[in-house]
Amino acid sequence: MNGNDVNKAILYLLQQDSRRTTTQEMAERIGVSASAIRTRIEQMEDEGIIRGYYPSIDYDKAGLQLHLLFICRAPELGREALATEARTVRGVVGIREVLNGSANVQIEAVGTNTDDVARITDELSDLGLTVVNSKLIKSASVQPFDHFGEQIVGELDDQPVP
Amino acid sequence: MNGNDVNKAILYLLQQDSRRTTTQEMAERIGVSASAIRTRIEQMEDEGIIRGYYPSIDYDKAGLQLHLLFICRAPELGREALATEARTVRGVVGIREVLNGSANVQIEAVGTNTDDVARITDELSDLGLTVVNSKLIKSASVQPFDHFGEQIVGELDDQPVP
DNA sequence: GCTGAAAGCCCAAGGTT
DNA sequence: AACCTTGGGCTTTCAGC
Repeated sequence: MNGNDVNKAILYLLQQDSRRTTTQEMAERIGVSASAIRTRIEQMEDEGIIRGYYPSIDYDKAGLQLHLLFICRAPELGREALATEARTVRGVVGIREVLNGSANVQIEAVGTNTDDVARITDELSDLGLTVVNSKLIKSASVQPFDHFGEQIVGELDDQPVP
Repeated sequence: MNGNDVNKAILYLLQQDSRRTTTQEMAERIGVSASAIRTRIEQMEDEGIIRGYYPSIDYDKAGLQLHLLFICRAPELGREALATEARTVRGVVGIREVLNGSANVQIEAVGTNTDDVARITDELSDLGLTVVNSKLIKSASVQPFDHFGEQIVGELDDQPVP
């Protein structure tokens, strides 16, 4: 098993529960020491592979019943900057830059009432984004990419303890 | 400050770094004891407000250079079930059910080569989803909804220590 | 990769509104 | 009754070697 496999296995385990999975737990399941795990995690954080750790929040249950998708068009020039600025709009929870098609930016946002919707639309327009369409999201889930190191961890779990 | 405010402040702090922010740290910044924080986090987990904790991964840097958005149509009846089943397709990292419009499901997926793309398209079709369109995603970021309890934590930080 | 000091977590009992 | 705090025992992390 090479280092890359260890990294994949770490990512796999972190995706199960990034808050409570301890380095020690990972060490036991992957078959290296806990400090090795720590070092590798730091490396991946430094390289930008791991960008941070977030709770997955059910916005509806948290009192933000309005979940919206704004389909937008941004000028080719400066699109990237726009996407970055859109992050600062209160309520925005996701941004995707799409390559082909004229609707090249998708903004996902949450709010409590129609005033929020109006405000977000206005602020996006002010930034220079043309809101082509907006849709209500019924449910959304971020699915961890569990297949990263599944087989690696799996194999190890199947091995008898020496 | 009521309990709901404490919860919002907790969510705010968890969104900064859900892996390393300790209950004690939160306790100090919010102004209650660490065990109170723990209890409230457990409550929110039980109620489903907090669904889990995930690392944000830069798929490109992690070696998954293909990031795709599949715009799909699902029959009204059984759409929810389809969305759930789509989670099991290898490479799928996000699912959104959209309310209005005929393209009522968006699937976000990652892969390494065109074979992956073909496979994912096939598997989605097999499930009963009609892939209306697919787009390349240039960049995507999940933006924590930082405005949850920002002002609450902020106010407290400004207060002089008694 | 290991080890000791420091910090965090959990639990149970007790206090306050 | 619900909620919070305190204190003790155990586990985890971190930094230097």
